[in-house]
Amino acid sequence: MNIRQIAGMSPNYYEINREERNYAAIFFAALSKPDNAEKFLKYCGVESSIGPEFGIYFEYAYLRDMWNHIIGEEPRKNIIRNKLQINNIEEILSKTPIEINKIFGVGGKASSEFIQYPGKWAIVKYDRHFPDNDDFLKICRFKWAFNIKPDIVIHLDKDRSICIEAKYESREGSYPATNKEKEIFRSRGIGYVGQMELQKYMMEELLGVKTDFMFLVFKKEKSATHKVISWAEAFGAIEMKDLPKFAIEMAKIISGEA
DNA sequence: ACTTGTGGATAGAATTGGCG
DNA sequence: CGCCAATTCTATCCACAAGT
Repeated sequence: MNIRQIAGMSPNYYEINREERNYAAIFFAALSKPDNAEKFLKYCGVESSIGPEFGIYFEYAYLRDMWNHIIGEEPRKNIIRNKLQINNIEEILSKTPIEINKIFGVGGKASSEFIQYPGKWAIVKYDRHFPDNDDFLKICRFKWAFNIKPDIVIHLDKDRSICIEAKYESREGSYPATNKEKEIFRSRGIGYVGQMELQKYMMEELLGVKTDFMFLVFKKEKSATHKVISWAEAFGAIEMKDLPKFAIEMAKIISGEA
């Protein structure tokens, strides 16, 4: 007997699925059908039209992947120099790669060859190097921005996008994450930073993409940075009839119709 | 190519805290 | 006191860099 036989149940997965990313993927698939992106944008009150660089992306990690494509240390230094405006940044960047890596504290061994990915900088290690709270927080926000991945980003063109953060049962996340990091924030008297605030910082300040932010949830709640819409509204605004049954059923379930 | 060490992301359960 | 939201704790999985 397998577990389904023992339990006496064998539902289709769409009937019991409670994976947040799976619902976001269904919405992504639906948005990719003809005219649906336009319909959704209209519902959201976005007036800009779709340009030649249009694209819809799932688990959008542009900043991470662009960093990966950069060749050479000077472009990396220029990014840090211009976007991480802390005291003594010039002095830090004049050092060798391994010294820079040790200041920002990377996990594992510091590379002597190249400046390591800011997303891997370690709070507990660079804490002691930056006593000034403003500098410390700037580095944290910069580092976190490289790690966050909005669920769905619709690029209307290269400089204009819609960022969608989807939630099923969980709520908006915040940073820092670990106990040690939280203790550092507490002892410094700095408040935590919200996931959606970081998305805004990442899209607009770092990437320079003018962005509207949507928070896709079951029950509506307030947000300072994002427009909040329910799953029912989102699926209701687009055409689902061209999608297969499992997708239509999942959309109904999360919209509260099933 | 594989192993090791470090750290990050995330979910769900447990606990804590604010408020009527 | 009970309710609900926020926070903390724990477990799991995964990415990355270095060393062999």
